[in-house]
Amino acid sequence: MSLRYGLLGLLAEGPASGYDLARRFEAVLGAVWPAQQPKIYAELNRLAAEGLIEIDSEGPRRRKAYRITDEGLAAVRGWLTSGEVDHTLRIQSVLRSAFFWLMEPDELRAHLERERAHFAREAEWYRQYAAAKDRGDFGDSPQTRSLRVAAEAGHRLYQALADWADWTLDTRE
Amino acid sequence: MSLRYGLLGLLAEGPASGYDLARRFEAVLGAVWPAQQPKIYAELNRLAAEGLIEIDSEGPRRRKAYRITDEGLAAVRGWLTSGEVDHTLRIQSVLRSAFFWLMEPDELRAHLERERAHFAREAEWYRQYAAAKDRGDFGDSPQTRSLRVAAEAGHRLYQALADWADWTLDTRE
DNA sequence: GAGCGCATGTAAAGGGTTACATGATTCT
DNA sequence: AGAATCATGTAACCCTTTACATGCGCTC
Repeated sequence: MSLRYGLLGLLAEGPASGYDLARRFEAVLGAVWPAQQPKIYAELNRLAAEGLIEIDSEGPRRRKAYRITDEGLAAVRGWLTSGEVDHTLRIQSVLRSAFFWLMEPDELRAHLERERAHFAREAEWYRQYAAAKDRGDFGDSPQTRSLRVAAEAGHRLYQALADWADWTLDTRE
Repeated sequence: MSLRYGLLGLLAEGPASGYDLARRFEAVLGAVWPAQQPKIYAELNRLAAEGLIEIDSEGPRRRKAYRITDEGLAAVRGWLTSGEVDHTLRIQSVLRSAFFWLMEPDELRAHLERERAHFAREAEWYRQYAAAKDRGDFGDSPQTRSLRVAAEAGHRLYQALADWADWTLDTRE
């Protein structure tokens, strides 16, 4: 159900096509909420059928840009305020860690080093993004301020995971 | 595919029934990898059909305890070492944050305070678990040492999320 | 006119959740 | 005797991913 509101939320910033939304989802939210194109197109059709969005304009190559309706805006707002937050996490790296005892020490060290490098790279990406925002590179709209908050989460989460990998390497001396 | 290896990993510690595994999954890994009973029973049947596990004993109330086979052990090990790590995250709380600009300031503050409290509670749970392990409450097997590592991840992740909520509250003065 | 990127989808399969069903055993 | 807990599952649904199909428009 979250993709639905993610799309409505992005459309609240202004009209966009499925293709636009797919790329923005990937770029901005891909790390915390993956969304494939087929799912997006299907969901847009459902949202249009329910009147939460409507066609704003049609362009070349069958392009359809959607606009959010008042009903749609009310729906996202309702989700944000009254909706239950789903706190489910699903992190394969952590699941794996419960079974580290099955790995050879050498393989484990190599694995942890790859993991640390990956998480550090992601953390750095979000740090850069946050720094660019703080420099004013993206202007200062309410929307970009919210993305700054999301980027802070990305930075902190990946940094925590990188530090965790490091800590784990250290504790196996 | 991860549930499969999670079950094999737990069975590598010793025989257990579906019911046992469901509770252990919930207790130990529930926060980083949720698993419902129906899925577990279905997967166990599939694993048994493929010869990765076999029935160890049958008990009262149709209870079937499974034992991992050599093939099964090789399968988990293969997954741990040669398997690709899926780094997908899916965190609704962070997704929501991209749309904070759609919320009323009062509602947002209330929301963030609930979130912070929730994350802090989880972080504390993992901190306690880690402390108990470090005191030696769970002995010192390789298995419990790995769980200690997983708990450290839980602690760090939830702490990062709690700090993030706090930071967000602060930055909106 | 060849190739790339834009743009929208369909089909099929996989993975996961929820609700419900069923019965046995133990506890009070 | 009644309630709680143990124990396993089925059915239906929902969500997500992967692979594939199709065609338009722009650029070299």
